[in-house]
Formats: sequence, structure tokens, C-alpha cells
Amino acid sequence: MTVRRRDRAPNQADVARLAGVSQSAVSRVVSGDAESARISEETRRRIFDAVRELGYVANPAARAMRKKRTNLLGVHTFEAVFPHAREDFYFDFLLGIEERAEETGFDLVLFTSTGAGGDGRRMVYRDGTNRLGLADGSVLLGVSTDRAELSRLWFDGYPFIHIGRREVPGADIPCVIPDYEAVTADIVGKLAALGHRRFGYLREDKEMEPYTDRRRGYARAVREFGITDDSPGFRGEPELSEEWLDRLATGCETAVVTESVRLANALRARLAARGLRVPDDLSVAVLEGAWDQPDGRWESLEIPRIEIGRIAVDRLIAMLDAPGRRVDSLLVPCSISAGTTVAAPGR
Amino acid sequence: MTVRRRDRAPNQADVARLAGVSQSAVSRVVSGDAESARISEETRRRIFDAVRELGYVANPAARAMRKKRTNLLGVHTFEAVFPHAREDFYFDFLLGIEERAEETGFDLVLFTSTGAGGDGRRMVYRDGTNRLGLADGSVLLGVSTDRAELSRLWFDGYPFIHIGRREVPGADIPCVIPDYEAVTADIVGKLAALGHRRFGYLREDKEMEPYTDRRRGYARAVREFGITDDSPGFRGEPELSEEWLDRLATGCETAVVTESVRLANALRARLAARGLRVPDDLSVAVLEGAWDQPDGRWESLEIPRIEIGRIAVDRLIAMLDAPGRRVDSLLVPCSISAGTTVAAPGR
DNA sequence: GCCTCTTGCTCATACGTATGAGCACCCCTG
DNA sequence: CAGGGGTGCTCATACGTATGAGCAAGAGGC
Repeated sequence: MTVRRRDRAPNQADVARLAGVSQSAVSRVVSGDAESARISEETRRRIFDAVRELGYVANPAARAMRKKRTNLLGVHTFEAVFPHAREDFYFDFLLGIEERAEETGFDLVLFTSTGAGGDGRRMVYRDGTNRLGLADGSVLLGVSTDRAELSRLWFDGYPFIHIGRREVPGADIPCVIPDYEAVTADIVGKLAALGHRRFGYLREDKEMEPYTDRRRGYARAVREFGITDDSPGFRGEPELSEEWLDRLATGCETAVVTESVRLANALRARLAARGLRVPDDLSVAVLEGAWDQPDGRWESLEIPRIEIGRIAVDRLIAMLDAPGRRVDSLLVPCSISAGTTVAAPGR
Repeated sequence: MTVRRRDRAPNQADVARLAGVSQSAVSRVVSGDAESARISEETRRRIFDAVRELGYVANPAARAMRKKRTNLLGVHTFEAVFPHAREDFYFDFLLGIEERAEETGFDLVLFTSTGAGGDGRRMVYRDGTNRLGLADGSVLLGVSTDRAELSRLWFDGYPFIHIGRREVPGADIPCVIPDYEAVTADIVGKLAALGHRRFGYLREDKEMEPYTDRRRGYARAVREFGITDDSPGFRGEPELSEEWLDRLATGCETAVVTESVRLANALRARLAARGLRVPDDLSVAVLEGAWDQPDGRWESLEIPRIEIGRIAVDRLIAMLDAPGRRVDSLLVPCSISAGTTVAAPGR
């Protein structure tokens, strides 16, 4: 006998015909539902024989439509490019998500097509379709989160979880949140323990939650440790101005906390131009995860990204298992990554 | 008015009711089919209004079931763990696949669940379901390819493409293949041009296509360049024996070609134990992609992995667009990655 | 011999979308 | 005003699976 490659996949009806039973009997047996206990051993065998002979496999789309579950978890980023480079901020989150999806038996959909509009924006809703809808639930991430889409997703009752805190009025977005507030206070505490009393704060020109969290943590630490900070950043101005650099040069402040590696690098360069060195003349700590730099490691944060990815998947699955039940956001502690850019105040 | 979070997603029937038209009119308008041109501007507007009001989005499962297209491309590896680490052999393939999927407007499903059986094996067919079936087509990769599953997929008419050559009797597996044969001949040619005439060949103890391809290329080069090779590896024995090392120590052979970095490293270590150095006493080339080593770069291959990933996606899409049409396998040229482990024969 | 319970199935329908066929109406032409 | 042709929709059905309801046959009890 010659096996022919077939063009149409067999369905349960085909199996049923061959086994001499009804389609529903086939469904009961192959899907292993509760009623299937009441199918005789003999019939069951005949059905499985037919399944094997025809090479039947369930149609996932039909199954998904009927059961309203696809066993897929989605991953969507609002950035223009899907973050797949190792260096990328988001890569480790993806790693954790993947690991946990694999362990829990879900497949993962990377929603890359949502960016194919050509306008550089990634949209959830496009052409009258919520692409995420294909997945039972999704993990969202990205700095440029679209609040309107987040809000709509929530009101649509779509199960999702966001990595990083995002707030939308009226909605109650479930997030897994690196605890920037606490670790910021910790890092200030560490500097205070070294003897620093006069601080400067250098902020990004952004008003998103991750930054306001850091600022809240910083402000709290300032109160708590009796620190003096008259820097523009602390008052809310994002400038790294000549005047402030001049003032730093006077040695008035002994420590500066910056919101990003970018700012820290800029600060160091401008200080160097004035003959000042880090950490000898000024201690600098960075409030984000910092890769190794050519000239030493920044005192910075360690965000447990893989862990956060895993947690996000777990919480998402919890939402799927208990629809309707609200899932709270979760703070995940971060640690301090010791670097070579802080020291006891020199003078 | 207070917006309530809804529990059930609206469907076309809901939209139709609100707009005062039939469900099919809604389908025609929102899916933008050919007939939709024959819906009046006025009705179209009413439908879109209703769509907006209800927040309707098409159900992807139902749409997939009806159109038999999900706009999803799958990625399946036969390895136990999904290759997501940068260092991983497969990572760059994934990168290319992702890039191209994004550009062509497909989403990507990472079939991670296929490994959740707990037995360490990744299966396509499990629990009476071909998980890949959810995607319109899939890219398969992995060294430990399961021939039986490959064969079954092919006879089932499922559109897929394999990265790396794999042959299954009776089936006609479409592959995207790094051209190991040609680049192996090239690398031998390069050594021959340096003046090497007596070669040794060190083989892995595996009989898979990627290795037979290399061996074929090597054998061809041996004929073509008039090379002498009496090594065990060339005759088919995978041993790195003491006797052969002794013989190498006599300086009889001036160049050795190995099938893997692993073997090359072992060779170098054993040579060093005999006081021989690479490339001073012996030139060594490696027939696979080699990361940088602590002690210099191996003369080796450069496999255009990203490019291969991209090509795989393109060919897969071609299969989807022309079902039934057979798609040939494609050889992709590799280049030589110059290293520090070959030199002109010294003596 | 009648009733009830259990076993082992089948029937019928729902899920949401897409689409060929068809129908009513209007406009135009001769 | 008959006939033809377009316009703008609706009807009905298919896709493949899952599942509540139901039915026939046999077992068991009185």
C-alpha cells in the first residue's frame, strides 16, 4: 500500500464513520471528558484505532472556539521593535516568561504583527480586532505603554498583566512591579550609612510611574535619614545645568543619585571636564539596572527580571483560572548591585 | 454614565442588532470582503458606530476556524529546553525568524508546551493533538529532530520547514540548509593554498545529515586538491586515539580539520600535552560556528543564522500562499571565519 | 411482569465568522 | 410598461468540537 499525502485533515466525523460510532462519541473519547467514562472499552479501542489509522488530530481553532481556551499566553510590547536582543532591557523578562510558560504547559504567542502597520506604533486594537484575543491572556510590557489601549483592554475584560506599574483612571490594571520605591530608599540609606548627608538628585524628564516611584522612595529616604537635598532634580527640574555642576564642584554635595545610566554617564563626563572624579570627589548611584561600563560598575539596582517574568505568568494563569476575581498588583523587591562609584565622603 | 467592565465579548450578532442589520452585513463590513463594496455608506456608518459603541473585536478563534488561517507562524524545537539563551546555537535563528515574521505581519507562536510532558522529550503529537496545527505553518529546528514526527507532519500535509537538512524516506522534507559541503571544501582549499598537503580529519560520532554533508565536502576537496588523508576520521572512525596523536606528533600531517569546537579543543589540549602548538606545529580548522575562545579564534565557519531564519520564514509563507505546490530545499552559502589557528606548514 | 437504575451510547445544538445564493427594489432602456 | 441589470441587503449554511439532554437496552429488585 502506498501512503498518500493528504490535503484535508480528518475530523471527528471521519473517525466516527470509520469506527462506526457517532461524532460525539469520538469527541468524548479523544477529549477525555467526564462522560467518557461511560464509553465501553471496546468502543474506545475502535475509536483509537480509527484515530491512528486516519492520523486524526484535533483542530485547535475549533477546540479553542468551543472551549474558549487556546492554551496560549500572549506577549505584547508597545515598543516599535520586538525586544529580542540580549542587551535589551526586556530580554530577561521574556526569558522568565518563556521558562514559566514552558513549565506550566502554555504556548507563547509573540505579538509581533501588531507593529506591522508601518507607522512605528504597536497597537493592540487594529482592523477591528484585538490581536491579543487569540491568547487566553497576555503579558504586556514596554516603556511606551499606551494608556488608552490598556484601559480598553481592561474594560473589555481581557485578562492581562503588565510588567511595571501603570495606572489608568477608572481601571484597575494588574501589574508586577519592581519595587523601585523601597530599593531607592535602600540605596540612599547605604550612602547615608557611609556618611553622606548632602545629596543631589538627577531626574529623567519623564513623569511615568516607575520614575514617580523612585522619587517617592527618595523623598521618603531624605526625610528618614535627615538628608539635605537642594538640587534642581529634587525640586522637579530635570536639567543637568552648568550652574548645578558648578555648585557640585564646590563639594557642597557629596553624593548624587541619578535615575538612569545615561544621566550618570553624562554627569561623570561633565564632572571629569571640571577635574572631578567619581567616586573620589563625588559618589554616584544609579536607580536602574546597569550593565558593566568600560570604566567600572555603577552602584545601581538589580531588578530580578527573570523572576518578574515568571511571576507575571503565574499571576496571569491565576486570572484565567478564576475569571472575575480581581488580581492585585504585586511589588517585587529589588536589590542593590554594588559598584565602584560610591565611597565615603572624602572631605 | 458609568462604564461597566463586561464579562462576555460582543459578537457580530450584537453589533447587527444594535445597527439594525443582519449579522452577515456586519461580517461583510468589518472583514472588508469583496462583497462589502455593495453595502451603502449609510449602513456602513451605522455598523461602525455600533462596533465602536460595543467595543466589538472579531473573535480570532472563530475567524481562524472559518478562514482556516490564523496568521500565526509556529516555532518548534525538538530540544528539551526552548533555546532562548544568547549563547545558544539556535538563538540567532530565532532572531531571524522573529524579524521576518514581524516584517511580514505574522505573529509567532513559540511551542513551549510541547515539552511539558515531563519526560524531557518535545513532541509535536501529544494527547491526540498536533499542537503545531494552531499555526498556519511552522519552522522546526533542533539537532535531535524526531524523524517519525517529521514524517508524520509531512504526510499530514502540514506546512513546515526545517532548518538544517533532514531526510526521511518517502517524504520530501523542505529544509533551509547551511551549505556545509561547499564551505568545507572552501576551508580545505584555503589550507591547501597555504601549502598543506597531508591532512587529518576528526569526526563526531554522529551520522546525521549535517555531518555527512561536511564529510562529502571534505572528500570532494581531498580529490580536488590532491590531498593525502590517512586519518582514522577520514576512514570513518570517530576516535581521537593515542596512536593517531603519536602519529600527528611525527609531523606527518600538517593540518587537521575537525567537525566541532569540542573536538578541536580536545585536540589542542592533547597536543599541548605532547609539547605541540597550534598553529605552529599543526594548523587546525573547525567545521562549525565557533565562539571566541580564551586562547584565540578557531579558523571556522560562519553560518548566516539570522539570514537562514529569515529565509525559512519566507519559504514557509510561500508554502502557505501556494498550497500543494512543492517547495524545494535551499542551500545557503556559509563563509569562512578567519581565525588564529591556521598558518603555512612550518617544516 | 413491571418498575427503576445504570450503562452506553446518539441527537441536537451552540460557539462566532464567512460566504454563496437569493431576493426585493430601483433605475434605465426600448 | 415589459424586461434587463445593477444595488443593497438577508438567508442559510458550513467550519469542527464540546456537551446537556435524551433514548434504548439490559440488569436487578420485588
